[in-house]
Amino acid sequence: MSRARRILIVDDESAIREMIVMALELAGYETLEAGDAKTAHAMVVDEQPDMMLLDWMMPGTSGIELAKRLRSDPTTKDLPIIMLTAKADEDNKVQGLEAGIDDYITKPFSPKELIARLKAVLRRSLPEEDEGSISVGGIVLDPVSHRVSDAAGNSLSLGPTEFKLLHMFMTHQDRAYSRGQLLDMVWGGNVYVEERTVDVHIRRLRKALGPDLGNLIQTVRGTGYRFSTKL
Amino acid sequence: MSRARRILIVDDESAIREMIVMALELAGYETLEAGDAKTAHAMVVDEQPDMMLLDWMMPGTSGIELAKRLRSDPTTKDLPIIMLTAKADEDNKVQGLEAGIDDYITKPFSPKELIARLKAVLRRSLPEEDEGSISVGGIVLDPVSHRVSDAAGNSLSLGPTEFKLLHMFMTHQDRAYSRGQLLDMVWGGNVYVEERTVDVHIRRLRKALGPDLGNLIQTVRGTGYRFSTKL
DNA sequence: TCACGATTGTCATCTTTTTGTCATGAAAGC
DNA sequence: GCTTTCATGACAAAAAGATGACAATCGTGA
Repeated sequence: MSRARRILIVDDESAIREMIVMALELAGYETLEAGDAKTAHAMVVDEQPDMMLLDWMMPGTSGIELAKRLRSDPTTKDLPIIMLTAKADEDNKVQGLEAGIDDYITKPFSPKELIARLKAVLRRSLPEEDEGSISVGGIVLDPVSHRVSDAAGNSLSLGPTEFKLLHMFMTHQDRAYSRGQLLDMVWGGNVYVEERTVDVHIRRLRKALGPDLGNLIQTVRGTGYRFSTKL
Repeated sequence: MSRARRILIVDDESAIREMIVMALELAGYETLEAGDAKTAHAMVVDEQPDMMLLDWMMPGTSGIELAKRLRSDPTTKDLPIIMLTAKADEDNKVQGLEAGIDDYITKPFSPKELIARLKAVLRRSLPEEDEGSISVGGIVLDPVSHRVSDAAGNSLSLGPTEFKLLHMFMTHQDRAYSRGQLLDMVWGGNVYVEERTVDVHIRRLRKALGPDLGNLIQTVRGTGYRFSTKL
């Protein structure tokens, strides 16, 4: 196992922090706490946590403001952030997207949900640490440069979603996933998208890969899809 | 596909229940209804639904109270619960955390959102059969990649039903099953299918396995079929 | 800020598989 | 030699995917 992840919890209400701390430590994470944006910022720099749970509404510098600042600094811009919002608010969501928030959790939330999303976000962001490009069955995907090319070196062009989908597949080979699972893993847990939409993206990905490489993405009837070099 | 999930809807307002029932049945779920906590509790025990949609505010025993009770009983503690709340309330939040609710939906909500969350919760809570691959008498079946191959590694192609049938057989060897039992175990208990249909699928499975491996599936005259390496 | 091309999520439609039933031909039991 | 019980091949309906088209968004650069 890898070392325990350190999570920074930023909320002005200490009661809420306590609650979250308890839940996270129970789940095997290490925690850090900050009651205001300034302290939080300092902690991010000093302690370099693996991710941050950030309350939206805080006295002084708001959560969204802090997020923007962190994003603008190259040193801290890759820190995954999950926002804690009091309610699903469209405007905030838009702002959050602009600030590059990784996920939202609407209060009230259950510890289970929190852990689940946290894991999902960490899973999606950690791969950035292993800079090495992945190469499978004639496809070379480089997470760092965000490029994909075939064995001959020809660069392939795919949209953001297709890239994420392929990346997910290449790091989870020989395993059948349902459309729902793919939505969770690629789209993220808080978006409500039609399951059939997955089909369309699979098609786009296959198309982009070409008739040859496209075969690596296999349809598993009645179940979903699978990425494999076999067969 | 797997059998339909049974959802228990608990709300004191029958109008709301009707609405939810309609939405869920349209989405292919089976529904159960209860108008109060007591009835709901009995239903959970008797009918063993796959998940529960629980209204927060109810006369008598409140939803949150019911949730706590269910959580405290080992028999029912794993039942996924989605809370229906009229609004995000601070006190409720704390209580909800303690009760280990799986998700919340704030009224009013769209059927689409309801279905999406429901699916997500079911997906996360249902025991994913992530067993290792099973290997018997020269057949290798891997539930994870959803593949079947022979001893030489040649992958065999079978349809969803044949896959499930074989999986069932490989995990229950040396035992004769009647057509009715097979229908229950593979097709699911609530579908009306002619018993003779089993014969056809047995034949398809034997055919897919080839003349050699096909012998593992033996006919037990007057009774049904059996999977065995012996004889 | 506006316009234009790229990206996305949905649909409606077209294909391909899979399924459930039959009718009929073999086997087995008596 | 009959009667049951299975095995098979053929089909048509149903289900699950693959595709092409489209409108709504997003992102970017002018």
